[in-house]
Amino acid sequence: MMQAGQERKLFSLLMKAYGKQDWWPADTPFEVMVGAILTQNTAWSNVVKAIFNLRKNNALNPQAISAMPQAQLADMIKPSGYFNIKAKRLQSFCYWYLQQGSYDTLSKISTDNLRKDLLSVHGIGPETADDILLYAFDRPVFVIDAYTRRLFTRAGLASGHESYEVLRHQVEQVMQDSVVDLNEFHALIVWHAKESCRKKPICMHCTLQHHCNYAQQLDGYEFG
DNA sequence: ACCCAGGGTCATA
DNA sequence: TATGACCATGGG
Repeated sequence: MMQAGQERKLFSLLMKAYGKQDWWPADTPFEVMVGAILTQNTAWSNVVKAIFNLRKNNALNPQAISAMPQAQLADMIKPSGYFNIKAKRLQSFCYWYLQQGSYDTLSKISTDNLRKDLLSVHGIGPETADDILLYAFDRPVFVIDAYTRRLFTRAGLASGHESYEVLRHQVEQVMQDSVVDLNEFHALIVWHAKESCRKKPICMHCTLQHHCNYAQQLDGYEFG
């Protein structure tokens, strides 16, 4: 039987193991937004190359991205994969962003409404919206990704069939809507997954084909 | 040569 | 509601 607030134990365990992560790796809020779209189902190392190309071409701003021919934008972000789709998504997002006014304008919108607005943009789904809300606007939301589902399921914090919203609210409540904690928690989960991945299909609980040995130790230590 | 990465949309049942 | 196809580069 799972106890209430086990998420906090996992959080402190991860924090003890790895320390603060200081996410998101970006210089500006807008760079966070671009990175959130480009990293959809894509390794971050590839996103870095795409962002480098944008910066090199003075195109790391909403004006340049929305004004550029889509084919040219696609060529710049090619290393991040899905470049045709992501070029469309980036431009859709930048049209919306410029139409809203500015960062300051958006920062005055309530979190719930800003989330709805983001989700109305073509190519922005729940996870991308929450990345932007948490890491570009410092809003108290939690990001649910494949790593989180896998770890939570393995650690007994989730059944694996919860909807995105249910899981998100569950963590937000436990963490008492603390922006800094929600920020670190998601960052730690991602780091943990990358750091500990050993690509051996051993774990019975793992829904993917690879397995996280260190996670098993960590889970066993606290939850097993 | 295969697996999969810090997902989302769209069509189908 | 819930699957499946599709998008595409690059590292392990």
